[in-house]
Amino acid sequence: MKAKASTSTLDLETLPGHYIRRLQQIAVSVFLQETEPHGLTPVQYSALQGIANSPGIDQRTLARTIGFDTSTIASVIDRLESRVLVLRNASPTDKRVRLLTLTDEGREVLVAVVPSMLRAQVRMLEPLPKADRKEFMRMLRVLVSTNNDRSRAPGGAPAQGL
Amino acid sequence: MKAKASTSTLDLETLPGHYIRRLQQIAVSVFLQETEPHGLTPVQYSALQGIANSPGIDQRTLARTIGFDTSTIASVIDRLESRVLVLRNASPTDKRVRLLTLTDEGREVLVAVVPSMLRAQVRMLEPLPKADRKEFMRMLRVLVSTNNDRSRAPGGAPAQGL
DNA sequence: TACTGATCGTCAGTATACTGATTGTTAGTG
DNA sequence: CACTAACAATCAGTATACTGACGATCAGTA
Repeated sequence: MKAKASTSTLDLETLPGHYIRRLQQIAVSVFLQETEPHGLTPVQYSALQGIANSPGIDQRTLARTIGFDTSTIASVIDRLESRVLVLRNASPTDKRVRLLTLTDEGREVLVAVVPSMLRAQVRMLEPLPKADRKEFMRMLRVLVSTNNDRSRAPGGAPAQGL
Repeated sequence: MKAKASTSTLDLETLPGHYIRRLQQIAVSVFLQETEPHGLTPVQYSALQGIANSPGIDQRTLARTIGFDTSTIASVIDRLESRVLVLRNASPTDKRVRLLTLTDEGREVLVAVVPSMLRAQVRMLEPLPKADRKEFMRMLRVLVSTNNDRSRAPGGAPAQGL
């Protein structure tokens, strides 16, 4: 048979995956543009905010909370630690665990970056009319929460309402 | 002043960027699950399909067509070339340019992977009711096309209607 | 023809993400 | 107490993505 391999032309523009990838590229780019003076990536911001929301959180719980892979978060924390934004202390009760807290500088950077971060969030959805933005977010939430466990980093039950 | 650094708790669940990143993670994961026997990543599939749509395309045009960074596409093509799915030939008229075509095997892999790729696309949007899926795709298109030039890999004017 | 500017591909460096394996530690069981 | 399960963190390897720089080449022009 050999499938004749007719290799039909297939328009990538019809594929959700293509657009999702492009939108992620754009979202990161907009974030970096807006927050540029602070030198934080989206992922680093998420980590800082997650630690601020739950001081003393361990890496694993943080990873689950913000949807990171546990094998990725180590290097993210490494970079934040080397900039002295985050402290990584051994837990007194469990030698396996390392507890994360923000330094004073970490708190300052976080407070300073939030306004530009929020501007970036607005810009990402700006091309949509206002009513559509809510709808889009609602659908995003449905898609992510339903498929949560399909990626290696399931954004599981957060620590306390985060 | 010192901004008091009150580090307010800020729920990541309200941020579009957070959900976009999670959805991209999920989309990749679903794609890899469905197409697993073929050993292609989403990006590699896009490249194959792009070449199939415009045989003899050069790397730069391909990159623009499918929204890759030109500095990324080289390694993607490298991998496809080492699997003998793609040929990279010097252009006879311009020594700078390298023209891309599929091998027979590349065409076969592409034809073979398409059904599972399409299943993955369906699964990505499956949590939404049918009517919403169209709406979601429409909004995605608006967001991406409007912000197209905001990422380094603007999905510019494609070769021929791709 | 010699020069200039643009273009194509590539590379080095950095940052996410994932798979799968490993080390060290803890908790539960016989 | 010894043994085993599970768990936290890390690591090696691979694949996208981006920044900024580079060499080779081409096109237009003086």
